[in-house]
Amino acid sequence: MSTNSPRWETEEQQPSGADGRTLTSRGVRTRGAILEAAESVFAEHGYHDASIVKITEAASVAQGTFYLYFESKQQVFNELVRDLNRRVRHAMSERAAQARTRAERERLGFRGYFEFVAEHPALYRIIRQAEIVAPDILREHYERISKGYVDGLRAAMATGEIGESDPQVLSWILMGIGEIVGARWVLWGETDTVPDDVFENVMRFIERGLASREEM
Amino acid sequence: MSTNSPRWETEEQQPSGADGRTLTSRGVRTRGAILEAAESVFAEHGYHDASIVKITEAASVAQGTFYLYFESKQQVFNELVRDLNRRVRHAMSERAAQARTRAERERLGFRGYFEFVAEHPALYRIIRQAEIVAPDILREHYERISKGYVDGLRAAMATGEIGESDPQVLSWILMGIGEIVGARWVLWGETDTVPDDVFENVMRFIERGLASREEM
Amino acid sequence: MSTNSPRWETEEQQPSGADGRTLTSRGVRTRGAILEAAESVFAEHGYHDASIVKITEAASVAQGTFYLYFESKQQVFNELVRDLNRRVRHAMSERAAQARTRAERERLGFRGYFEFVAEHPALYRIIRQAEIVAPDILREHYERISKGYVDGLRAAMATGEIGESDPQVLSWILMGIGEIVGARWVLWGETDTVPDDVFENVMRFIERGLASREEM
Amino acid sequence: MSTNSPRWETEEQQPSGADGRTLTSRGVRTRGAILEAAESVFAEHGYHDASIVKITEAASVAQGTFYLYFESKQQVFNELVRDLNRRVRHAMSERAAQARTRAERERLGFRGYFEFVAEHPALYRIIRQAEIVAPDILREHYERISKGYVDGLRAAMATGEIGESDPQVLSWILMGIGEIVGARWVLWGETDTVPDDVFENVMRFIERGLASREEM
DNA sequence: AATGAATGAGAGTTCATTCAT
DNA sequence: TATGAATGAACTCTCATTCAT
Repeated sequence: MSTNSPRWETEEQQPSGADGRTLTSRGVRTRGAILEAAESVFAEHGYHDASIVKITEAASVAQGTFYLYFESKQQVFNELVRDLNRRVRHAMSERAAQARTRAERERLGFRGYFEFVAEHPALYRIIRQAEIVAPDILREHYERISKGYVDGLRAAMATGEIGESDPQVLSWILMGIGEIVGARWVLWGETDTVPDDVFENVMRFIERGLASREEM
Repeated sequence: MSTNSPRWETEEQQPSGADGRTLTSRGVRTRGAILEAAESVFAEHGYHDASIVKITEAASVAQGTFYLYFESKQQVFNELVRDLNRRVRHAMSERAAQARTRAERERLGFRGYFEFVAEHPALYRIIRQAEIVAPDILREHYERISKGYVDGLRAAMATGEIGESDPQVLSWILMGIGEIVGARWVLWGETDTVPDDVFENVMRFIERGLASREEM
Repeated sequence: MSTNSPRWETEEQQPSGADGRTLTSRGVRTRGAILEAAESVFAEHGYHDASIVKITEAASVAQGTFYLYFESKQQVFNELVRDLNRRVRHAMSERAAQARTRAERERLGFRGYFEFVAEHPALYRIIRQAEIVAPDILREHYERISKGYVDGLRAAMATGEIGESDPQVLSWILMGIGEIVGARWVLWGETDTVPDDVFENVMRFIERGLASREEM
Repeated sequence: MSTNSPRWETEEQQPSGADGRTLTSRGVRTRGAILEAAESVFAEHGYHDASIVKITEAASVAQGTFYLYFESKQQVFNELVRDLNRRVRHAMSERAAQARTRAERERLGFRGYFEFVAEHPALYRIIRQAEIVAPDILREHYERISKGYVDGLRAAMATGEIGESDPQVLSWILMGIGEIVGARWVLWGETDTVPDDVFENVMRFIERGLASREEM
């Protein structure tokens, strides 16, 4: 079984101004500074209390500058969620690519996920606000991660490594587990990563849950 | 094994005015009307777009009246989340109490949960905003539900019905699954409940995941 | 010929809040203060430089109070133009009603018009901005005054007092004359009314212009 | 009586940079492009909504370039009004120059005026904003046209072709008529010129109004 | 001569909260 | 107990203008 093709990976995009124009290098830098500032301000204060003033102050630019690069507060939020989605999928793929077996792959994917959340707690806090602020973008986010799981699960079912089951449902289960465990032990916990024993418990649960009947 | 004691059930509270004074029956009625109005307005518009004007209009009282019963918008939100927590635990307990076996208990608890979400989608949408708006209340919410699971899981481990594992971790896994499946199939789906086949897939996954090694 | 029925007269309206609710006497007073302030601020600074801050400061109320009584800056402007229209027609009708002959009627109508402009120069300056800011309301304004003239002209043609001509065209001519003379001698001039000799020149021109051929 | 000397005609000016420096031919071209763009943008959006961005985009130059040729938005507006004034007087003179009699001269002047408005409705809309935006320039505009009329009227009075009257007052009356008729039938009407019957009605009114007593 | 990124004051508007009645 | 007018700070966003390149 081929285990080294990235499962959640995706394409890149190229930054432009609020009106779609291409940017000079100075512009790219400024845009990046605003995006970074927005990331941390959204994470700290939440969407609504993250004012343009706070964001531009954090980016050390004037208020008006914000609107040279983004159409609105909403748009920069959407972009951040999409960005987060790309990065988290990249983190998972990169880790999973090192796996030698199917089971290892799942483990490494989750590890990658938890590491990402641990490294970008701020950024990850953002997504939990999207339900109200940008529901479409949020579903897009879940769908994309789900798709990465579905592809892997389907392949593993084909080889009999895991039991037959609806891969769609399984993919959402896995996301649900990842999300709440990430929230509980990384975002809210005092630890800066998921403790090993917790991780082992989680993975054991998942492996049993996925197991084919014969294995049981 | 005793299966009929409610696992998630909890205590009630007694309404009072914003300054803690006890209420006349008229006051109790007004307070209730505002709370109800707040529930639907928060659910429809989200915390920030739910203005006091909208709430008081929906409750058919003057703006000032709101502050006779609640200290702030934040406080009424907190109260709603706590209320929601009580109700969802009640729904789960009530269902689970009908179970005859441990496994059935899990199934019925989940059924109860999904039914509650299905019946109060509006209300349930509220909780997903609490992460930022009232993080402490949100964790309290999760901890309470978690505790209900932990008690049951511990008992089941003692009798060997399920494998040994950290019940804390398992409880969060179960919550994570419940939440995302509820969101995906009830809140965002067109169906007004979790479809049977999805439910079966979920429960099979959970039962295997929880199984004791000997069973496998 | 009946000359004592008001030709430009019209109906009154009853003030209400921005959301249509009826007002207490305190509310009526506040609303009036804002309207009055808006009138003078619009007149002095023009629509665009008349900020809500300036208006509310002039009315000695807080900024938010403005929005209790008016939906927007645009709406209060529209209301002022409509109000102006009602008042100017009232002023003309009132004067014209004292006339004993057709010719006197024209004279008195114009007098009334010039007096009104002289007494409310501020208010009258407003209308000249409406072309861009509220074109529909402006046309409504002209149409209503025009109608007042047309009725009178048609009656005078029927009795042969003035020559046959398209009353629509004549009414616009009369408005054009009134407007520019009012602007030139009252708004921009140092005099606070149209000087007698100018008035006589204007009226002579109009009377000849309207005269029936036989008279010539 | 001499009828062929242009009555409203005037002098030209020579374009220069914002700081008064003389321009290269490239500069002259750029300046012209901006002026032209400003004309159409002001006409379409009105003074305040005509942003420098819109103007420079329409002229296909960078924002900064605007300030190489004009000191401010206000200044370019002033220049446009003055330009419009020159052009409308030119149009009237050109037409009037073809007249053989005094009466024809009036008719042709008006025709020229209406044709100009019809051909440049956009441009003419600009002037109606000047009342607030550039009152001095507007009065200058009126004074100059008035002067053209006064000269002609005085000459006609001298020869007895029209009755004795204050030529200043008459000139303003004529402007008032021209302006409102132009607005009503060209700017707001669906027709793209003043209809013949309207024109005839207007001219008949004017001719009677101007007539000397003996003629009547 | 031309660019376009950057500025920052100020715009209209909203809304949680207070308080006189 | 209930009202609703009033507040004013804070919000998002615009735009004339400047200036380093």
